[in-house]
Amino acid sequence: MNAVDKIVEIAERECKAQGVPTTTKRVNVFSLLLLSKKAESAYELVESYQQVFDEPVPVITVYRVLEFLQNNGLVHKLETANKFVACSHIDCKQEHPASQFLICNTCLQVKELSISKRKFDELKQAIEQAGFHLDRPQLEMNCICNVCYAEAH
Amino acid sequence: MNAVDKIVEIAERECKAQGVPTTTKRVNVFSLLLLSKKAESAYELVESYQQVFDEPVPVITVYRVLEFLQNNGLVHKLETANKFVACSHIDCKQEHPASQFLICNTCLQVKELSISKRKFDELKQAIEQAGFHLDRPQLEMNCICNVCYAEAH
DNA sequence: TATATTTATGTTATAATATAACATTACATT
DNA sequence: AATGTAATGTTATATTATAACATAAATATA
Repeated sequence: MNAVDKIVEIAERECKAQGVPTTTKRVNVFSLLLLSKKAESAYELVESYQQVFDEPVPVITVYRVLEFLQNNGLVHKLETANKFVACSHIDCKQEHPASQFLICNTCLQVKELSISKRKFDELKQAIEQAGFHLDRPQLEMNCICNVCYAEAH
Repeated sequence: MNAVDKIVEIAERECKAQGVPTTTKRVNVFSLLLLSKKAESAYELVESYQQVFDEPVPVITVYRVLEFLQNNGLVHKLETANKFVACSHIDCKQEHPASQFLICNTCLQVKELSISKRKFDELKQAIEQAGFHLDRPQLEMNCICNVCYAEAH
């Protein structure tokens, strides 16, 4: 069994345990994101869904599936890019209070780092001091990856 | 002279020193952002431009003006919100290697904090270690401000 | 001052991202 | 099987952003 199937299986088991249904559409969209080496837009997923599963899917369904996957911690939305990535920490036991995403502006490759509890608390405290409450903790850094950097220089 | 006019004057002086022209459109759009208590979309600026200056402006011009203002450090784009805010540090001598924006998801009020040189270097180093190069350093935090938080509870 | 050149702005059209409103289908429970 | 709920589909449209080309304004140079 390959890595993607393994993660899908873990995800399905998790969802089952939580009593939320994993339909074909949900599994398929999730698999597409797991297979992808880069962040994907909803419309790109519509295209690759057609390619890979030889079946059309309306974009509204993709958005709904993505929302479901986000709610269940399987997918993240990169708000600065308006694109989606599979979570990197699904088969991992550690606690992840928040993620830091390094996004390559050029090729859209994404690396998801974990923020330590300590860093997270620090961040949170600074925000509270400024009169705000952290809502959805997620750091997105606009970067260039080594490969694209080398190509550009 | 009010606070907005004072900042506009500083900005105009800066631009003049750099040899870049400050046209009426640029000054007007910038003033709208300075006057606003929240982040504004390009289309919202088109509307308020009409309201305040009694003159239509095409959205493409607003986008071009915003680009100009960003290039000259007068305006920031909040990538997570697709909205724009005036820079908070125009009349301020300190160095600002990067900004951290606290964005209220509810009312779109924004607080721009400075990231210290030390924190910035730390951040940068962690990114380099992960095989990326920081491109446009900007932290955006999805928050709820105290006012909206109180209203919701 | 007239002409050329560059820069800024305008017009029109359209791409890309996202959601609203309502209809239908599939599934679960009794 | 009848009913209710959750998932998905259809259609239309809102929102954000830019492309391609035209015109106007400012600046430079002869």
